[in-house]
Amino acid sequence: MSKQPAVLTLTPVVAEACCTPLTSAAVTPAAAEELAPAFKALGDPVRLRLISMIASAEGGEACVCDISDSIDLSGPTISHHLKVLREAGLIDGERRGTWIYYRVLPEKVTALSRLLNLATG
Amino acid sequence: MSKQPAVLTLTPVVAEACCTPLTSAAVTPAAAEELAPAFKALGDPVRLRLISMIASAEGGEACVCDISDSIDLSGPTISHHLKVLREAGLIDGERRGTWIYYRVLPEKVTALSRLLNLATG
DNA sequence: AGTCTGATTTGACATCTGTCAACCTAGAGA
DNA sequence: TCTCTAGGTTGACAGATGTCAAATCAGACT
Repeated sequence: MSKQPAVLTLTPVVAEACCTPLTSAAVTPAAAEELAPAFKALGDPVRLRLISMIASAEGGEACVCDISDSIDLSGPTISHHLKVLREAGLIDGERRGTWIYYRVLPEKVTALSRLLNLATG
Repeated sequence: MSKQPAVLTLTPVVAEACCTPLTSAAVTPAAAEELAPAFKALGDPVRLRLISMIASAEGGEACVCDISDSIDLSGPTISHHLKVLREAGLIDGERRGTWIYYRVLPEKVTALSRLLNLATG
């Protein structure tokens, strides 16, 4: 698709193009490809609650057993959502004895936050 | 699901549960339901580039014609992604003459950013 | 060994999503 | 009016996603 509303049709200078060239791509395609999955992982109400519960839990970590108690979904479903968050680099899990504890990985979260602040100016 | 790692077996009080009750739900189910769609909208590389281009454009707004030039996708597809961002409350479009200009709605973006900062502590 | 419990994996299903071709709508201009 | 262009809408399709039941895995305890 072109712009330039027929520059030079009969009139010499038909004024400006419709907008700026957008050359200053703040987010490169590569960066978008890397960060979008993390936003996508947060794009589910259940996962948003999960990461919130983990972050706000005492000691910054929570075990699956209590998460399961607080969310009315089947075990496999919760496990699936935790996996999505894990593969997005947002949380990490560690087994200690009988239970598995999850905690938030702040690096990825702050990376997302920085990108949002960039969009607000 | 119960906890109680059998600390002090044979003793009457079986000591602590496996973790904290998670009563301090930082993000309510209702809030999660409201904000998740916005994260979901950002969870696509194309849309991440779109909102970045709009935010970084001169004057904080960009018309579709230049966006189309910068992204190698069909017109309908770009229109679809802009609609998703619009319905998520992240951007807004306004027609001025021939072209339609989009700009970022900072309220929603900052709301997301606040939630992320909450997760990092 | 055997068993019990916490958590993940697998398989299946309905629903949702990204993409494009074809068509439609809204202004601008002659 | 008629035409041209910028965008959006519709319809269709392959692929991804959320959910659960059933099976499996990993420790702890006997």
